[in-house]
Amino acid sequence: MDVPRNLRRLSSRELDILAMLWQRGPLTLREAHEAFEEFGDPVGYTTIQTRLNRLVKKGVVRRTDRRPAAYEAAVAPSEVGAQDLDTLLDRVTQGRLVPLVAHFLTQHRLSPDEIQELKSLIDTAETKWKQSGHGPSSAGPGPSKTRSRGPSK
Amino acid sequence: MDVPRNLRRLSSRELDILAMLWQRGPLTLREAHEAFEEFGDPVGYTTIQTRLNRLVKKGVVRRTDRRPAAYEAAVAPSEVGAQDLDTLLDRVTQGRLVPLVAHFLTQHRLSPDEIQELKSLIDTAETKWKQSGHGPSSAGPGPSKTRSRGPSK
DNA sequence: AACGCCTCACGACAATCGTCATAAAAGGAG
DNA sequence: CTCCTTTTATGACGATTGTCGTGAGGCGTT
Repeated sequence: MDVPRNLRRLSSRELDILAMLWQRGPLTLREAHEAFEEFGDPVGYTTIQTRLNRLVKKGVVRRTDRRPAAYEAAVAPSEVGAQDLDTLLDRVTQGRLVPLVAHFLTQHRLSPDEIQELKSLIDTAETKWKQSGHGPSSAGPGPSKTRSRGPSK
Repeated sequence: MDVPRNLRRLSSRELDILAMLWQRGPLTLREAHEAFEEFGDPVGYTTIQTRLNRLVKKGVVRRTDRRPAAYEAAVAPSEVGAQDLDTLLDRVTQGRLVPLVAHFLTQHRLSPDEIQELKSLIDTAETKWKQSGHGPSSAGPGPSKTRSRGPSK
């Protein structure tokens, strides 16, 4: 992977485009422009072009040589998103997961499938915890600081 | 709350400051400058001043009249953060919670307390689901689209 | 070759961001 | 009141964002 080690900051609008590429896969400029109509605020053709170009310049999107060039995401959501998510989590909930989940649940509904997955995810985490040599101290006092220090940058 | 209805976009650096105010509470400019030393990348005094001022102008931070004026967050983390979090969730995981939690767990560890809270949160969600007149369709095919359309803007 | 129609490269532009330096204003020590 | 320190207000300046308009470059038709 020759993706920029520390990927530069992506702006909100640029992220909109990238998100679309993640979902729709490779698109030509024209396709991207049309697809974006029903994906974000419609915007001029060349505007999409510029955003796409800047994204390419930043190395997070790749462009083919084919004539009607196709643009394709060069980084996975987890590479960009995870980092941003961490940053935001850090800043907003001081790195704690619970408040986020709680918030999420006030706005969305989980499908039975998701509930299942979540449960098993948690069970796994719990098991791991016990294994790694800790006695299950029922009620620890401190509100569990998972904070990692430093607003990422 | 007379907070700007649709709060303007806050930049990353501005958010750093706001995050600090959420944690440390009201601070004078000087205090903020010092506190920021161990909170983010140290930066010039007037830089903090400018960030703080712009934050005030945007209405997300309030400044007292007292002589050494104190700056204080005027919006709750949930007001700013939740929205950003939603946007990011939407873009990166297509609005699904599970991938986020999974990712989180690869990097952090949950305390027993958190595990408990999480479990009860999920149980509640599960209960709610059943109540609202749905028969638990064990294995739905579609990967639960919770998407809300439109990258928030 | 000549003519159009796409596709793409450039460059323009205002707004915002990120960092500061400096000047003006307020307070307090003598 | 006068001088020194702390607090504020302004203004600068380059970089980035967000949106486009134009104009050059290819290519399929006639």
